[in-house]
Amino acid sequence: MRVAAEVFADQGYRSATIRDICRRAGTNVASVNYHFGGKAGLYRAVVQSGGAFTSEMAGRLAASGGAAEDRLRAYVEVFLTRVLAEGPCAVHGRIMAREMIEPTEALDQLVDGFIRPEAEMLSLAVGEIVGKDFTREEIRLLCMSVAAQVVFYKHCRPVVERLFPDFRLDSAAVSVLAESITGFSVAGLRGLSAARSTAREAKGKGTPGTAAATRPAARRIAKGRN
Amino acid sequence: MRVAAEVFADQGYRSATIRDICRRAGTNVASVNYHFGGKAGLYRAVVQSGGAFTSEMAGRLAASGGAAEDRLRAYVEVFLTRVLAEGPCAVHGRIMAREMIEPTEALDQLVDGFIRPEAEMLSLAVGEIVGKDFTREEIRLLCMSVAAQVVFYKHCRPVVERLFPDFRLDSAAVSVLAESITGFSVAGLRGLSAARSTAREAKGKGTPGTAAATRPAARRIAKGRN
DNA sequence: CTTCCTTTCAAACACCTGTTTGACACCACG
DNA sequence: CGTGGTGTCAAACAGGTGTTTGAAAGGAAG
Repeated sequence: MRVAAEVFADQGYRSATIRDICRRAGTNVASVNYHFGGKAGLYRAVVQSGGAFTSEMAGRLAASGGAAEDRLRAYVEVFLTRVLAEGPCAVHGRIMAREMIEPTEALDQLVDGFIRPEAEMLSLAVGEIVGKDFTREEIRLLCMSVAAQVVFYKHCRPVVERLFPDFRLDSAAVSVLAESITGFSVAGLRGLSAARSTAREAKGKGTPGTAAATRPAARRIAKGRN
Repeated sequence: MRVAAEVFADQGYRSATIRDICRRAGTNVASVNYHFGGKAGLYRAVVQSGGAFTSEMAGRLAASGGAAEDRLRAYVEVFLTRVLAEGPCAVHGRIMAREMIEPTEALDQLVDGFIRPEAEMLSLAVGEIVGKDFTREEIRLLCMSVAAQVVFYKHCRPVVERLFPDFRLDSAAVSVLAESITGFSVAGLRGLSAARSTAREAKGKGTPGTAAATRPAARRIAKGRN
C-alpha cells in the first residue's frame, strides 16, 4: 500500500498507526491484519516492495564505469538523489534513514541488501583514488567520510533548515550539493594520497625533513597507524 | 532526574514513557506531574539541565586559539567526544541527535543555544583555511561537509556496526576518528583552495581546464607551502 | 437457489499512554 | 497538641494502540 509506505516513511514504524494509514487509504482497520497479518507484516511488505526504486538506482550506478573520480561522482549523485528525492519514489530512502536512528529487524535486511553492495562499490573507487599505500581500515574510514557528507543532508535537515533558513534543500539542490561533496572529497583523497607518497619517499633518507613541510595534520595521518 | 535523561536519550521523547522512567528511578508516576507539570516539562528540564556538559566543552573549544588547522582539529575532537561519549555525560549529545530526526520544540532552543555558535566557529576556521576566494555559500557547504563526518558516527552507528562488526565505536576510538576526519578535511580544504587559486591565475591566459588543474594542485599542497 | 469461499466492516477487546484525583504520611510552626 | 503545607502514593480516568471477532456482503460454481 502506497499510503502506508508514505506514513511509515515520515512517521517511523513505531509512531505510525494503522488507524491513520487506513483512514488515509479509505480502507478498514482490520484489513491490514487480514492481508498482512499485522502491523509488522505491513511494514515488511512496504520495506521490500520499496526496494524497486533503490535497486534501479543501484543498477544504474553499477553500470557506470570509467575513472574512479567519475564513479565517485556518480555514487554521490545517485546516493544524494535517493536521499533528497521527494514524492512516493523516495519512501525507501526515508525509511532507510529512519531505520538508522530507530532500528527494527528490517535494518539487517536493508544493510545486507542495499547498503553493503554500494559501500563496496564506494570502497573500490576510494581505494583506487588514494592508491595502494592505504590499509583497508584507512580506506574504510575515508569511505565513511564520503558517505557521511551525503547522509548529513538527510539526517540533519531539520538543523540545516534552522541554521540557514534560506538554504534550499530540495531535489533541485542535488547537483550543487553533489558538486561540492565530490570536489571536497576528491581533493581530500588526492591530498592524503600525495602526502602519504611523499612521506614514504622521505622515509628512506632518515630525517623526514620534507614531511615536516606538510602541516601536522597530514603528517600525523601519514605515520599515525603504526 | 538523571534516569529520565537517560531514557529520553536512547528512546526519544515520544517513545519514552514516564512509567518506565519512574519505575527505573524508583519513584511514583504522579511525582513527575507534580514537580514538572507533565512529560513535556520533564523533557524541557532535562534538555536545559544537560547543557552544562555541552557548554563546558564549548568553552574549552572557544578558548582554543592558534592556527586554523588546530582549531579545526579541536572542533572535530570536541564534537566527536560529545557525540561518542558514553555514560550520563553524553545524554545531551544523544538527545540532540534525536531531535534532529524527531524534532520537538526543544530543537530551536538547542540550535540557537549550542549549534549555531559552534557552526560559526567552524565557519571561521574553514574560511581561514581555504582563503578569501570562496563565497559564504561555498564555505557553508564545506563546513557541513566537515560537520557531517562527525555526526555520521552518531546517526549511522547502527549501520556502521552491521557493516563492520569489528569496528569499535566507543570513546576510545575518538582519537583515531578525529585524526582521520581532520586529515581528510584539511587535505580537502587545502586542495580546493589551491585549485581555486591556480584557476584564478590561469584565468587570464584562456582555457582553465579544471580537471587538469586539480591534480597538480593537490600534489603541490602535499609538498608544503601554498 | 443454494453453497462455499473470500473479503469487508463495525464493534469490541486487552493493553498502554499521560494525566488527574483523593487519601495518606511527614514535618516545621504556632 | 493541633494545623497547615508539602510531598508521595495507589487508584482511576480518558484517550489511543494493535489485534480479534463475528456478522454481513459479494460472487463464482454446483
